[in-house]
Amino acid sequence: MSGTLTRKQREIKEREAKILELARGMIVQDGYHGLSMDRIAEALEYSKGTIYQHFSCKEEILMALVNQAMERRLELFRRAAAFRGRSRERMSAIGAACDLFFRLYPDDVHIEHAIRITSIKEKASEQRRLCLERCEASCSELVRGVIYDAVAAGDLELDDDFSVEQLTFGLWSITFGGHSIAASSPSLTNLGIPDPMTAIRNNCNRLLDGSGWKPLSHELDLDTLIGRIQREVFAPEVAQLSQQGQAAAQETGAGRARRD
Amino acid sequence: MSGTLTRKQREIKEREAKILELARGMIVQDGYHGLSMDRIAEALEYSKGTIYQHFSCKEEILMALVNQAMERRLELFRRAAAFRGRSRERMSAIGAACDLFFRLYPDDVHIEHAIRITSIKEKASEQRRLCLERCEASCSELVRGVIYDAVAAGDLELDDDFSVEQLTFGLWSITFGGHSIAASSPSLTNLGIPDPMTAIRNNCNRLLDGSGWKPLSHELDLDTLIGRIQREVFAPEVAQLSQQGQAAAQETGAGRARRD
DNA sequence: TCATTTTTTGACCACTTGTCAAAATAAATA
DNA sequence: TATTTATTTTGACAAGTGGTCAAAAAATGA
Repeated sequence: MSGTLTRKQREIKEREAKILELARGMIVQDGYHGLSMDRIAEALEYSKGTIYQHFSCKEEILMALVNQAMERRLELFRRAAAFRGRSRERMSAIGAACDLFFRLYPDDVHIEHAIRITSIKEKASEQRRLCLERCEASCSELVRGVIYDAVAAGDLELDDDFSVEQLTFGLWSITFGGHSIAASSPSLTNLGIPDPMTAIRNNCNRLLDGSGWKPLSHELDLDTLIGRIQREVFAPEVAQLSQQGQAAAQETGAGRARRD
Repeated sequence: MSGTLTRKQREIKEREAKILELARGMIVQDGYHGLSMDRIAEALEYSKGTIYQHFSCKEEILMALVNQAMERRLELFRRAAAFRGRSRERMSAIGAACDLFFRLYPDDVHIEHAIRITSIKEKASEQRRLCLERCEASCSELVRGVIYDAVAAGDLELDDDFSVEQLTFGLWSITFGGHSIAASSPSLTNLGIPDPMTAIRNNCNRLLDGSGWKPLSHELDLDTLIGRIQREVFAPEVAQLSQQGQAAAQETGAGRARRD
């Protein structure tokens, strides 16, 4: 008996991970309908009953996945908020975290979006629902914290009509809405948005400018700032990303051959 | 034979309307899963085959509904864009149209959002997909038009990094994302957003301010402007809304009794 | 070795979307 | 009007969901 878990318990945990892994793929490939308990059981060579011993319904699986996703996001946000710099630079760091999260875990973003339409939360257990709400609250709490600091430092003034919470909500709306539209409107290029990510970043910065958050974006060298953040806060993630990029380039043959 | 349609053809058209009406209710009540072909057939006392003669699949019904919705929205946008005033005031009119659309047809907004997650577009017919894309393009074209006019009039300057299209996308993201989050996060009040509509409006205005669109929002009396727009452009809709409000108030007993 | 507990199974239920030959109805023609 | 032709409607049927639960299998303890 190694560790605190019995062999059986470890087996069960491993199986649960396998279920989630498989389910993630299914959802990402064919959306919510692609997720089938029957097919999970078949693929894992267990009976359906066993799968239902792990998750009492489809929705529970989705909630488990979204909780994983939000915890990953939260971790990136935490590190971003801890970036040492002026308040607006720290907010840029959170923006960079969003960017990175999307590029590192596109599937997670997909799942975060999927949870919102179908009436999943109602069917899922209280426990999982609360976990999700806590994650959500933590994320927005981090953003709010940075905005509060900006106000405290005198970099930002907000009146009664426009609260810290409203600005938080605005940034959230732009990023969430932007990604959601981009994912579901493939014809965005025709509409003049070839690169939604840049558009989202620009819009966030204009919103912050419009709120009077100093230094304004034209007073900052945003590109070098993002570079610094990537080096100082997200070095491992950026490395991972560039590795993936290289691998993908080699696979598709898009990268230049070495021996020419 | 009255008109250009035979009796049979009129019957069919009426039935189609009934199907859509029923389907709308189902979707709004229980989400995408609430929509059941079996139950439609049962409720309308037709066989399933007859329903399938109108719509070859579930997704076609949803697409038909979303097309209805977007045409209604487009109509409001058209009238808003035709508002006589400075460019920024016209943009406020479109904002008011969004507001009104949401309050008049909350079900339509729900359906507009539902279409985006599940892989519906792929299953629907080319025809309906194109119709949707055209509606979408028309809406964003109207917004773009107002922004172009602003640039032409010298009220707004955009550099190479931030295009007219990006700003359009930004407003779209805020409104779509905001409503989407509000609809799926009932705990928003706990997060400090008791009134998402106002938050969305404020964020849109801050974004426009941040883009430098003159006159800036603090140079305008937005409340009286909105009042004017409601009177001059959307009088019938506002009347309808206040009627509905009164009826609802009487029904719940919230309105004061007449004879006291 | 045998008894008890835990885990796993898969037949089963109620429900879904979607199909299609056959029945019912309407329209056209003699 | 009587008969043939075209159209519309039907509901049994197939294939697939999510979810349940008594019974079988495996693991555990005495």
